[in-house]
Amino acid sequence: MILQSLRKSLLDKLKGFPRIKETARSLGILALPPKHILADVSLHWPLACAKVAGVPPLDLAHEMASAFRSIVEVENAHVTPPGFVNLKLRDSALCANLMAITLSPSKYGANGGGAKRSILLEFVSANPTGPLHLASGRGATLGDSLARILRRLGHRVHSEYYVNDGGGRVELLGRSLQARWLELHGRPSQVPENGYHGDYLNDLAKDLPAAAESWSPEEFGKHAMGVLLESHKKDMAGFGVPFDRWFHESELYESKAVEKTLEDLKGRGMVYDKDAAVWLATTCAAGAGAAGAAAAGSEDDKDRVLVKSDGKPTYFLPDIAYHRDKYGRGFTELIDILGADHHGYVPRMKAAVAALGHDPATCHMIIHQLIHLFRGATPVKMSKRTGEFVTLREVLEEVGRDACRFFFAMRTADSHLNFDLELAKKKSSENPVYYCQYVHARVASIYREAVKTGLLAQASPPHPTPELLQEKEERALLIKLAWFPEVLKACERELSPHLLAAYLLELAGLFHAFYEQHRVIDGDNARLSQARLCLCAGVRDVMAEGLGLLGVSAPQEM
RNA sequence: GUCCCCGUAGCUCAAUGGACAGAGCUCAUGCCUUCUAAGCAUGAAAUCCAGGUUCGAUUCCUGGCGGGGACACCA
Repeated sequence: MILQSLRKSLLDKLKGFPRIKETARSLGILALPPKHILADVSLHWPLACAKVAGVPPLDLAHEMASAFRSIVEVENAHVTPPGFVNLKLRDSALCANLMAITLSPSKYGANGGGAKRSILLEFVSANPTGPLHLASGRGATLGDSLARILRRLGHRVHSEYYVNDGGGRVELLGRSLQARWLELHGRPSQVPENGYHGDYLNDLAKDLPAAAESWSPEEFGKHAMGVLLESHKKDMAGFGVPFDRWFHESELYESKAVEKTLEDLKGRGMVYDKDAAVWLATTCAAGAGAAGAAAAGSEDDKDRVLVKSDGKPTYFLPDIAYHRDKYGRGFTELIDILGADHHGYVPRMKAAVAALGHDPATCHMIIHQLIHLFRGATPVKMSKRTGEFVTLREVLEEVGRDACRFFFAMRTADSHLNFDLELAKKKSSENPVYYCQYVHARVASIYREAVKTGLLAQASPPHPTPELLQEKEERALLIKLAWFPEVLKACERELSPHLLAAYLLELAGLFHAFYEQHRVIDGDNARLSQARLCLCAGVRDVMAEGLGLLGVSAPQEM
């Protein structure tokens, strides 16, 4: 955690600089220097602060640099025009950091003193009306990796999958299945036009018991949902994505939470009647009779129906009840991970959260963009109506969990990603996950060799002599390892695991370069060998921890 | 028509408002009698257009152009 203590020391030194502290929002940000600069940590603080301080950036840089030189971790601080301060860290500090990693890898990067957040993270939440498709894999990857990272940073994170098992879907699904079942038994029937047309219903129909003869459409629907929900659970387990709870919409009806939510909103004056329906005032210019207006910054473009004119609630009311329930359980922040087709849902739900009296800023909505599927250069058309789509399970079976998760984790949620089935199936070096895993396997191999040659007694850890690590490839690795906790914090700030994936690739590149250049096990130099084994252990541990946070395995051999 | 996302190397993607824009794949040329060549080294190759804010813009703002998606008393 060398960079954390360095940051603290740097900021302490700035106390002697009037008018800077509160003005520069960049203060505290440490950066990697560009390639042509020989330094470990780069600061652009003087550039950012020069104006408010009323001092030319270069002068300010010199002042800061001289103040920073007395910091214990800092070997040297030099100024580069137009106003950067570049720090070189002491080898002893980097080595101490390495020792800390190998001593307890699982604690490295954990947030010691920071404020703890209490977060309910909801993701995937696909309707149990069909198999999970590939896009759900993206939401699952983002959500699960984020949960793991936030937990490691010390936050309380509870993960949930919301199951839409209420509303009119059950019966529609039931009528669709019933039609398939009748067809199967030679009786003419037609799947409803707006029903579910996928082949999976044929498979379901084949397995129905004889008693289905007397089933109502709703019974068909409940049966189908039960089977499909089990398949979702199986897929998520196979993808390495556990949930703390599968929250059923039906629970909200059973506990009367839906009614209570409506009463709550009515009591707050956020609801009005129009055209025989009940509406929620989600706009600032609230409709007739609504006393309250949604909080600023959370308004929708139109009001939304909560209870239809036929007396049945829309999907929206139980959704609000669900979010109310989350807050009611004591979580102070909600994160929802949603597909791109739900972007219109964001202002609506934020307005609802505000209508319930919560700060909409505590409800984070992450929208991930669609996946475009290809077979080679040919786009794969996916249509819900015809039921033609690629399932998550299909891709998992062909590509494997590790490659699939790493591939999804590498992208920001905002990117529209192209997924080439042909390429993903190749399982060759074209997939970057192997590049990272290979590091882990290589270190494991080195350790096997070290034991075999007697350099390392099986039971005893390597004797640490890391001050011998003076080669530039070694130093680069020490620095890279020091950045791991910073990367995790960046993932928290961005609510995205993709920075971690990028970091692991960079770490892997540095290790492979080191490996080619320097032999770890040298019979003529036991002390250096021990030191390098220690470095390898640090790389192995951080790689294993990082891959673990992404839900990717770290193999002993490949 | 309104709203959301994207536009960076031949391809797939990175880059908290900072320095000479990074990877991987592809292509070219080298490197295995020594800890795994799923690797390394060297080279070729990019910010859609036009304005604006800024000491500084791939990043922020406005307007184009191009691509994808959403706009129900469906969920």
